[in-house]
Amino acid sequence: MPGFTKRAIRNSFIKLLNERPVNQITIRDIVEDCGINRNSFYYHYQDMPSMIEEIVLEEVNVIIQEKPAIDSLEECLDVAISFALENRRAAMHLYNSSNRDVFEQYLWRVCEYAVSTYISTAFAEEPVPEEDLGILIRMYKWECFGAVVDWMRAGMKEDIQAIFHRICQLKRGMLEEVIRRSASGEV
Amino acid sequence: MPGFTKRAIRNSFIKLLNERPVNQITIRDIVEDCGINRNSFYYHYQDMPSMIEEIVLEEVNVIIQEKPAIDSLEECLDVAISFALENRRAAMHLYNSSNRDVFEQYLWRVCEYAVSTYISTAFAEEPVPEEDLGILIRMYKWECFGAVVDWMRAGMKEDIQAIFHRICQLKRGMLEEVIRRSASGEV
DNA sequence: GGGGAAATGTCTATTTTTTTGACAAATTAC
DNA sequence: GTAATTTGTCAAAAAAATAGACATTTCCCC
Repeated sequence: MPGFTKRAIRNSFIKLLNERPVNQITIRDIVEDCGINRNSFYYHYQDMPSMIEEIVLEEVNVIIQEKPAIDSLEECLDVAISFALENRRAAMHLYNSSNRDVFEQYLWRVCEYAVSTYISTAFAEEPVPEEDLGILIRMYKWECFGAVVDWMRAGMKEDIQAIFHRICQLKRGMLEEVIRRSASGEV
Repeated sequence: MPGFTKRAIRNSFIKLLNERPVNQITIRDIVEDCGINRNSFYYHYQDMPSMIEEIVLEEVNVIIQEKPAIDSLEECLDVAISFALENRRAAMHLYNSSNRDVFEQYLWRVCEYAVSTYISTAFAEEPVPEEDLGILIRMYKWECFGAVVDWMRAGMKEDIQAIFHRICQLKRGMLEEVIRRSASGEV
């Protein structure tokens, strides 16, 4: 069962990605960094691009497993951005490369998961119509995703946590409005 | 070349040793913690006791590789105690078990290495007679070793760093005395 | 733009490592 | 004192890692 070697490759890659851009990292570099045979790389991954895709998208599962429940709006955004926050440089190097699409794919999935999980549990007790729930989820997903993309585009210089906090305050007001309206039977 | 599985066993053991005493850790616990087959344990280690011995004494080599040169008295003591400081609970659990001898064996080797390295480089330029050097090394080894053992026996509650600092101050005075005497030709 | 070095992708064969499942003996718990 | 757990050992099979070679591509430098 041990995927130790594969994990070592993963760690080495992320480590190197924190040091320099993707196009300056060779398979040799990775293999030498974790002290394995070059062929062992090809045993686990097809090539560099598919390794990147697998590693990045795998992150979604890791995050989901670690966060089976999401209790607050803040957590939604925190979850969406956790990888980027932990590996700032790596995220930046990924985003500013030909792998941007993979990164956004990852981000999108995390946002989707986080928002759906949060909304469906948060409104489990509330008498909110199905259609409104769907609309809420769609809105949230885009807002989460967009907030992070904006932040990446701006070079991750802004205080993303502060922005999150403000977003959450605004959203809370909206939520209460939704509940209030559905409770009073308005359409 | 990857010793990933063996390393995983090592990490799991130290992790568990930080949680509870040795006699409450089974091979099963270790194997399950790092998600490998039980037989893989026996592939790498004979049994629990010899695993402990190997892991603990291996630490000496790790320390030596990380510290090829030792530049100060403080460093001697720091090196001697580095493992215990990083894994306080584990060290305590080891010391208060039937594996105390292994722990002391480890400690002794580290002290021996640290002191010898330090003394031989520190006095490379000084005109100190060979015999004095040998005596100094022997004295230091015991003082290093003893300081740590005393600390362990007292439950690691004292501020070991402060004690080290004081020891180093005292020793520095002695060193100057040795150099002064040998320089003036006294016996 | 050409030549050389380095990196890639692919292969086959071999070795090492890990797993599976089973067993008797020892230990622990109740 | 017996039942359950853990231990140590084994042989066979599967999986993972290494070695070495090769053609191809990419990259760099002149």
